[in-house]
Amino acid sequence: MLFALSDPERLAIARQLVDGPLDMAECHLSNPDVPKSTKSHLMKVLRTAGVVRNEANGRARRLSLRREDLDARFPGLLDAVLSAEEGASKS
Amino acid sequence: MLFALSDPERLAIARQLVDGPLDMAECHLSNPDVPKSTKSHLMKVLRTAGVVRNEANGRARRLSLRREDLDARFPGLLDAVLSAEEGASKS
DNA sequence: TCCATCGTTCGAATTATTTCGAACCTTTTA
DNA sequence: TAAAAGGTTCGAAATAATTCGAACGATGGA
Repeated sequence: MLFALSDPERLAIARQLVDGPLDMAECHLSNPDVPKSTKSHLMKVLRTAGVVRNEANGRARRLSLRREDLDARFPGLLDAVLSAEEGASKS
Repeated sequence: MLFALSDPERLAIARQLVDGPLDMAECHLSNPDVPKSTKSHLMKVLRTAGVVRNEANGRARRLSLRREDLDARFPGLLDAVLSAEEGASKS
């Protein structure tokens, strides 16, 4: 999970899902021109790590944060990560 | 920081430092046979990410968690990470 | 001073992640 | 039923991270 969220792009996706589920097409990457296969792969990493759920929704895909599961397994972690200073990467 | 702690070995090191500083030689890796250069590199990643401090101490090196700095920049994150279920990697 | 101890840094080899296009699948619309 | 929309999966190429040995630096003790 930490690994999945340690990538800025994936973290940004997780942040977008805080306020509720979004269809894949509604999740925006910092660079809007990345191929769909790349975007799909980013989602896969999040999904595999248990951060995100990905259910079919018509011909789209509905993404949602797995809050309950994550809070149960890593109490406080998700909140801390998501609320951390946005542009935090310096040291 | 998330990246630095997303490695089990590095996370384990951080955990060992929760109760106070330790000399490098007192930090134990899961495999005690890894070369010192590898161990040193693990420390470097933690240091670069701002997780750990590394001051000279005689001919040894004293490692310590940078709690205050981390808590200031990422409130709650360190606590959440460190208190997360120990063997947590399944999904 | 000489030498052993404790670590760091460097470079090369191995291994893991990321990225992309192409092929494919399912659902919706014409 | 054909075709478009929205995504996934696969494989190969490019990047990045890890690992290790060898060479180096500083400190402390004989």
